Amino acid sequence: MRWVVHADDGGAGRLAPLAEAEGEAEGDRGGVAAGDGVARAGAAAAFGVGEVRRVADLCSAIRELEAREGPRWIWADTAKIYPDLLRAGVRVARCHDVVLVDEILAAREGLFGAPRTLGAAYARLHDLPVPDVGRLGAATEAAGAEGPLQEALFEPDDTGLPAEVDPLSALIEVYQAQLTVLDSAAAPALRLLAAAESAGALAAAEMTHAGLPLDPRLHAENLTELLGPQPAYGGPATRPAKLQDLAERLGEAIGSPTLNPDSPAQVLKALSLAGLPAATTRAWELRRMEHPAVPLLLEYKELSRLYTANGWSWLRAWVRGGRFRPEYVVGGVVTGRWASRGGGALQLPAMVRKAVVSDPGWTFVVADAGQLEPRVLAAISGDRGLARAAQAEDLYTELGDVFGGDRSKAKLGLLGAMYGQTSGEVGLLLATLRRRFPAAIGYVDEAAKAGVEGRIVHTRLGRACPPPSARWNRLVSGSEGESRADQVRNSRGRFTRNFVVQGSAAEWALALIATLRGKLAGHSSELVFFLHDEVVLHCPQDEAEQVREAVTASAAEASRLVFGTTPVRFPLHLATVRCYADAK
DNA sequence: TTCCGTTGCGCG
DNA sequence: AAAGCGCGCAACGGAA
Repeated sequence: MRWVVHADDGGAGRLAPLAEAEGEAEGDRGGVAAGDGVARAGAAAAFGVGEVRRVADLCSAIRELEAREGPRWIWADTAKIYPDLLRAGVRVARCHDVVLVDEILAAREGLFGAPRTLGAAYARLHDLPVPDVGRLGAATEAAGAEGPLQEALFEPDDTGLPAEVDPLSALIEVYQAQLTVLDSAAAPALRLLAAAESAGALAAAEMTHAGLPLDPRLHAENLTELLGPQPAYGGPATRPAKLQDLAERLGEAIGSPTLNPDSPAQVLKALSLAGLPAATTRAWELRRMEHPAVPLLLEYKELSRLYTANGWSWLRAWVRGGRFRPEYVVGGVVTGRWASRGGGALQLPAMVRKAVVSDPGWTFVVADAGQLEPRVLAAISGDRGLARAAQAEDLYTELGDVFGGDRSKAKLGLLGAMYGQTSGEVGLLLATLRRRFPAAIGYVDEAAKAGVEGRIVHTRLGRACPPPSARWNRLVSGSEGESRADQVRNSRGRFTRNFVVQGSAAEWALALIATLRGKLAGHSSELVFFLHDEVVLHCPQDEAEQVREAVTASAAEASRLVFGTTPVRFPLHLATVRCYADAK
C-alpha cells in the first residue's frame, strides 16, 4: 500500500491512497524483505489515486495508518516532514522521497545544483524555469546562545511551486513520472538506489532526533586540561591560558615576540627570518624542520584547532541535554556520501570522541567496514585476483606477496590507484598492480579516461557524476595554455576515477543503514551516528549482542543488494564500548 | 562593516 | 608548490 502525503501548516495535511495498478501484486511491493527499508519502490504501471483525505492532525493520521497498513509514504521531502513526526513520536518504516529521487534522476540528465524542492522537480518535468529557493532547503540557523529555534509544526514549506499548482497533485504527478523512469530497463538498480536513498533520509532524521550521547562536563574537563580554564565569555577575545602561554613561548623561540600563530602569512615570515624557509605552514612540512620553535608551533596548531573547532562555543552551540545533534544532508556529496550541516559532525576528532559516552546501562556498538573502497573496487570491476584477496580479513596483507610481503606497499599502491596518484614510488607500485590486477586497475583507469575526455561516469547503482563545467570546457580548449588544459583534464580524471569507487562504497553503506534500521524497528537500540563506512548504535547492554548480529547481517545483505553474488567479502570491525574513543 | 577567496586541518 | 579523492569549518586578510 502507498499513501501520498502533503503537510499544510499548523499540523494539518492531506493524504491520498494510491491504488495498485492492474496486475501489480501487492506481494512484490515488499521486495527484498518486508519492512527492511530497502524494498523496492512501487512498480511503474499507472496507479489510481484514491479519495483525498484532509486531516487536522497529520501526525495522528500517519501514526494510525502506519500501525494499520505500514504503507510506503510518498512525500516531497523527508528532511522537512519527518522531524516533526518524530517529535510527535511517530516512526515510519518506508518512504519515497520525491526530491531526493529527483536529484538522482536530474543528475543522470546532467542537471546539478537545482534546489531540493518539489517545485524544482515539477519545473523539470514541465520544462519550466527552476525556482530559485535555497539549495539545501531551510537551513537551521546555527545556534547562538539560544540554540536552534524550535520551528512551528509543519512550517509552510516553500515548495517553489507555481501558485496555481496544487502541491498534492504536483507530488503525485512527479512521483508517477519518477516511477516511469525508475522502471525503465536502462538501469534497473536505480529502483534500489531510490529506495535506499529514501530509507537513508528516514535514518538521517532519526539519528538527528536521537542524537549522539555526549557528556558535556567530561568534554569541558578535557578542554580545561589541555587548554586551561575557559576564557571569560563575552569579554575581549582572549586565548585560553595554556594556548596563550604557548603562543608567547613560540614567539620567543622563533624571535618574533608579537607573532600571531593563527596567521599563516606571519608564521611564514617568522620562519623565514629564523632561517627556516618554507612554502607553506602545513604540519607535515614543519615536521621536517629542526628548530626549537617547531614543536611549539605544532603543539599550538593542534590545541588551537581543538579550541576553535570543538571548544566551549562548539559545546554550547551543538550539545543539548547530553546529545550532539548534527543535521545530516543525505546525498549531500556528489558521490552520494552524506554531508552534514553544523557542528562538523563528520569530522568529530578523537579528542571529542572521549566524551561520547553511553547512558548508564547502555553501550555503543561501533561497526566499521574495513578497507571498504578496495573491496568495492574488487566487486565493481569483477577482478578475480583482487576479489580473491578481498575474501581475506585483511586485504592488504593478502596483497603483500605482490610486493615481496610488504603490506604497506600494497596499501599505498591500491590507494594511489583509486585516487589517481602517479608521482614518486607509488607510480612504480601502480605498474605492478596493473600487471597483477588488470581488470581492477583497468576499471579505474577507464573511469579516469572518461573524466579526462569530459564524459560521465556512474556508480554501481547508477548515480551520475557531474558533467564538465563551462569553466572546465573553456580551460580544456586551451584558453590558458596547453599545460593548464592538461592540468584541469587530469584533475577531472582523478575525480571520476575516484567517483566510481567512493560512490559505490557510499551505496553499500547506504544499503547497510537502510537494512539495519529495518531490523532495529521496535527495539530500544538505535542508530546514533553514521560516518561514511562506520555506524554507531546506542543500545541497552543486554541488546548489544543482538545488535551486533543485526549489523553483521545487514552488511551481508547490503553486499548482496548492491553487488549481487560476489566473492568479495565486506568484513565489519565490531566494538562494544561505553566510550566511542575506545572503538579502535 | 560585510563579503569572499585562501589556508589549514579534522574526518572518511 | 606539488601534482591522491571527497567533504565542513574557522580564521585570516584583502576587497567591496
